Amino acid sequence: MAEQPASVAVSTVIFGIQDHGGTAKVHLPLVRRVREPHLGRWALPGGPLRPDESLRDAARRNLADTTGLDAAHLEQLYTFGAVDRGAPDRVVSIVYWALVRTEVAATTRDDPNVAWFPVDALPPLAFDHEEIVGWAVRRLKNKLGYTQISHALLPEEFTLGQLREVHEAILGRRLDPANFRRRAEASGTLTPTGAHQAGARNRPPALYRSTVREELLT
Amino acid sequence: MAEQPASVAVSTVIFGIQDHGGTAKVHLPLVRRVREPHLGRWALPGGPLRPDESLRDAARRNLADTTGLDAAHLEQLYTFGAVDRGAPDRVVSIVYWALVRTEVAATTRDDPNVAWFPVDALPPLAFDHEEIVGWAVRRLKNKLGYTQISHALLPEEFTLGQLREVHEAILGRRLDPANFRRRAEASGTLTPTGAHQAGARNRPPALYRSTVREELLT
DNA sequence: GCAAAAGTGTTCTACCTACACCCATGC
DNA sequence: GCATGGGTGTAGGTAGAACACTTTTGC
Repeated sequence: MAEQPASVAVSTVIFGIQDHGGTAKVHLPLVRRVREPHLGRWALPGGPLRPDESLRDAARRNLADTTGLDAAHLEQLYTFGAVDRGAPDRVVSIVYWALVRTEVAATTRDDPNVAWFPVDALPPLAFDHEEIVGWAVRRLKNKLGYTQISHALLPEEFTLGQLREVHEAILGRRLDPANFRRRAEASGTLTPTGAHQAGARNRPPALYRSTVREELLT
Repeated sequence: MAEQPASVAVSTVIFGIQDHGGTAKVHLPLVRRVREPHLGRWALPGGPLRPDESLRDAARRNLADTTGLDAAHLEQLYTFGAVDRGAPDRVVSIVYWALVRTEVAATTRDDPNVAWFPVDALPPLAFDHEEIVGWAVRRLKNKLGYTQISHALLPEEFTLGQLREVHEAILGRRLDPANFRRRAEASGTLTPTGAHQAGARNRPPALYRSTVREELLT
């Protein structure tokens, strides 16, 4: 291994749905920096690439390390490598983005230096991480339109209302429930479990299970 | 700069249209390796990232270095960083893809270690470059559907017939000329120059100029 | 005239949008 | 009963696919 002009890091933008005053909102976990530069600022989970791990494994690792979570979807986003990205040495960051299920997101382990923020109200971030989050959000919105990626943000079983709420949270606008239902059913990726979710003061909605295979979400 | 577990390289998949037995075909330039490993094999143009250049500049540079060409479109493709990619040391490759205009592609400078090949008849490639070309081709096909990226493969002025040939070459199937014309015109990114291309033994087609701005092709 | 590609018109279908309306539950 | 979301039906608009047909050139 020779002396290099740049070091390699892997960071991950993690999305999860959380309740925020009665409505579902897209959130992401950030890590407070405990070292210079940008000490005390919030940053994306990440760190140097290890010699024996693939890029994807590195992303999964810093996801697990910082949040204790497992990803329902994990995919490379983009590589950021401008000459000056705010660190003293040159760093090339391969950024991944991940989706975690709400049931899982609720189990994040307690760490004062890790916190979830709504994407539309982030604190100032370290380095160029605001730009990176912007890319990730755009990608998420796009992919929502031509894949069933949204299923990865929900528990194993969910109602079409919940699925629609996820879409509304990501797109930032209300969707017609009737049309949304038809599109979802027509995708052929949902199986009704037969069960219904009781408890609410309305007609109990049917529960569905996703049959999308992760490999087909490219 | 510290000792690193991986070195950083930038490679570029360059696409151009060339005539191949009367019909337009997608071609790409390869470089014959003059060093081990994979000595003598064909490979994508690429090389180590320099400390003072951005990733994009590196891609543009190895495009110019190997072919003398200028890109009409240049965009990051993907980053390949598996632990063993066929080189003795670990290399993380940030791969770009580029489109060059046919008029420009014709001026490639003479170098016995550089040659253009049709994408559907490539020689065996070094490292994991076959997989990389596969990614690039898929991206090209996809982007054809929702952007005006194909304009970047043609000269400044072109006929709708030529544009259609480019699409047919990329998609590998014939397209209905009538429907293609309507779609192209409806895109609002073509201005007729007023001139027509004479010489063929048919009705002389109108010449168009693209008004797409490179920034909008994301 | 004939071949060949340019260019126009028409029809069919699929899908999306908007919106009216009924259904089943908790209170 | 009434409010609330679940779920169905239906009509209009738009875009693409298929294909018939006219136009303009070179030979």
